[in-house]
Amino acid sequence: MYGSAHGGHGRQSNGMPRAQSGQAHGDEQQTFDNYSEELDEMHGDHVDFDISLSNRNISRGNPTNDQDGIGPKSSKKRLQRLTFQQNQILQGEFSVCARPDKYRRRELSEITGLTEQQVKFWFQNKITQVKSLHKKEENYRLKVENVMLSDENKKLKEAQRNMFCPTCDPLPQNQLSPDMQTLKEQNNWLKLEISRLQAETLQNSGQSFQLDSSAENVGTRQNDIQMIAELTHNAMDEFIILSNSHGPLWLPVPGGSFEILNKMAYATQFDGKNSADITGFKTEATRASVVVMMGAKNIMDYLMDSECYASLCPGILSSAKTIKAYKWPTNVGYDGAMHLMTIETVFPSPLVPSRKCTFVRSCRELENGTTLIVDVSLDSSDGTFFKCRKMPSGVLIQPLDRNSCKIIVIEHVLVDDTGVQELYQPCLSGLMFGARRWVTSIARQCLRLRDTFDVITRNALRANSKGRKSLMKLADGLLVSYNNSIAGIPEDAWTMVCGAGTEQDIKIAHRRSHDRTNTAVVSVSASFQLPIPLRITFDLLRNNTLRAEWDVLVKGGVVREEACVSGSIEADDTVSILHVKVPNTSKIREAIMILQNSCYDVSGSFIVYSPIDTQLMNKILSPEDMAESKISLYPTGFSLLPVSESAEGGNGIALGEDGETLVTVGFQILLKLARGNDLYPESVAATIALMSENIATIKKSLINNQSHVECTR
DNA sequence: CTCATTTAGTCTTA
DNA sequence: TAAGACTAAATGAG
Repeated sequence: MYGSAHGGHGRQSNGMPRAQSGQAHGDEQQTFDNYSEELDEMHGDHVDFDISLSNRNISRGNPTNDQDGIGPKSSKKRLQRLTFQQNQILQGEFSVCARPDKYRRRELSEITGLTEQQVKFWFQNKITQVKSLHKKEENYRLKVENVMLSDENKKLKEAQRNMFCPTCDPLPQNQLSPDMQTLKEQNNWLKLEISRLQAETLQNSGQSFQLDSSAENVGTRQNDIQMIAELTHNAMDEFIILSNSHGPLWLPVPGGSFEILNKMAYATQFDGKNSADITGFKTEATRASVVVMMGAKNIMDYLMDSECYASLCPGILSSAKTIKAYKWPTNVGYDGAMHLMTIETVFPSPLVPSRKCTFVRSCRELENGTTLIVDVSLDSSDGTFFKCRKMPSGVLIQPLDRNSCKIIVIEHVLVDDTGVQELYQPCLSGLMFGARRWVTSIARQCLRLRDTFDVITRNALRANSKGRKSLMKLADGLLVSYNNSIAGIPEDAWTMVCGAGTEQDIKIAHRRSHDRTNTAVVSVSASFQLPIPLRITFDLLRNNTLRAEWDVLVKGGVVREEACVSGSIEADDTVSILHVKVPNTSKIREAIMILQNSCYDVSGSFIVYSPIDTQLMNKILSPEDMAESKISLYPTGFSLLPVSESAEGGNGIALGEDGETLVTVGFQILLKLARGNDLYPESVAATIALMSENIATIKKSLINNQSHVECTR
């Protein structure tokens, strides 16, 4: 790739191109525009670029050490910063091979114009750098694990203390605690039953609650509120039991880092409550937990405000609204708050319909500082008003220290998922809309909101924290917009053109463009299964070298990562800016940048991106532009779900490391509108062709390169 | 040669 | 502007 740039001379060997340092610094402040110029130069005369490079640098002059090529025993240690190109080339080699031999190093020194020694140093330093990054990451991981364990330890100790008094109760060792546990749970359940019965009598005695309570007198409203309070109270109790239970109520999913409700155990324990017998409804119940580096109060604020709530989970929620607040939070805290909310959850696949759900969200603070946020759908008199009902679900927030806490999410819903493609059925049992997905989303946003990322800037991209924030916002907006255009399409906004909902079917929907007349924004999406594990698929799609093979935006060009903002070094969760340079195209400076937001998790991974032109990007990153103009992007992306290899395999949830992947591709284009609100049939046909072609290319490219990435990783 | 450790110039940030 | 992070470059042990 880069090797071809080198002509045939490289005799300069030692010392000669030492001249670059001063210039490299001067450039640090440059914008992307400047960089593209630099690149132009580089590719422009690719025959002798190394000469031109050194010439250029020399001609710009370097006052300090032009002439003392080799023997700098001078007082100051010369420290030559490598130029961007040099770094690029070395970096490129490093990704292929971390330890090039002598001969390869010589080649590299010729290509880059660096000394062989410098090349050697570079690789040496790079290796140690990578090592220390890994160490750092491991440290962080251990720290979190430590926090979790000590927390659990504390809890167990407490439980032990409460369970029996060793002086008056010299009981045989292990016999006791499980008994106590069950007794306790039974006790709880009885309490719960009492309040349920109370609620029932209340309900029977009077009015049943109506969602659109348009004209009710004060008395009714009082009763309603009382009834809702009862309901949420019960839900709280159930939630507490479910979240605390280490017993048989939850079955861990091996490697999936979440648990599935044991329906049998649940039925026995909550016998009266189990309303899963509503025909046509399926139960989905999962639990997952995580430690996040954010204060409990802060998280509460996000969860209790519907707008913030939506922004906390941009990949799941397409909308969240508070319809009504029965009880406002006091200024002391959220304890006792009670809101009627409605949300729509989506998974970005054309084959998965979105879910709308209405429920009461209430909040309670326990004595030990733990906060509960519990959601439960109201019983409707006629049984079904939505396809999705929340059984007692919610979030438990347990503060660990000033700015970290442990959260446990339980998502327990009854859902009517008729009409969901068979392909997805296995994923429905807790992945696509399960607790694990909520948890990762919350953790991710917490990390991002704290603005303590490792910002790996491959060049002198200057984005201060304000710019970074707006970048993050934009990246999340991208995800939301992607999700909404592909799933959760409100029928009134989009017109479906085709897509009956079968595998390999391409779905097309369109809506009128806001900014342009006679133009439609067309959303095209399709899903297919790929015989590659989730983890590898994800890595392949993010591989910048491979990208030229399948991405229309790149098409034979070179992709370079300008900046990468991520929560961890391993970068499973990143927002990055890519720069595309297409060599030898017309002189028009195609300064395309790609903003990309990606995240890996077993419960669903995504890679969403959109081209942005350079000027706009600079505007976003420069904070003085307070206009905060709403930028409309048309995102392209992939959403990935794991599929277990053996479909029959019992519970068969794949864990990402093996098995296969369900890929959904989606993109948006602008098309001319025909008369009225329709698209031209030709353009529809062309779009379908384009999509099928795309899919074929992607499949081919990924499958061909599968092994390659597997061994380099 | 590799690896850990040190040195010192440069950049970032508060 | 000083502390701390980064990163070329150097050195010495095994």
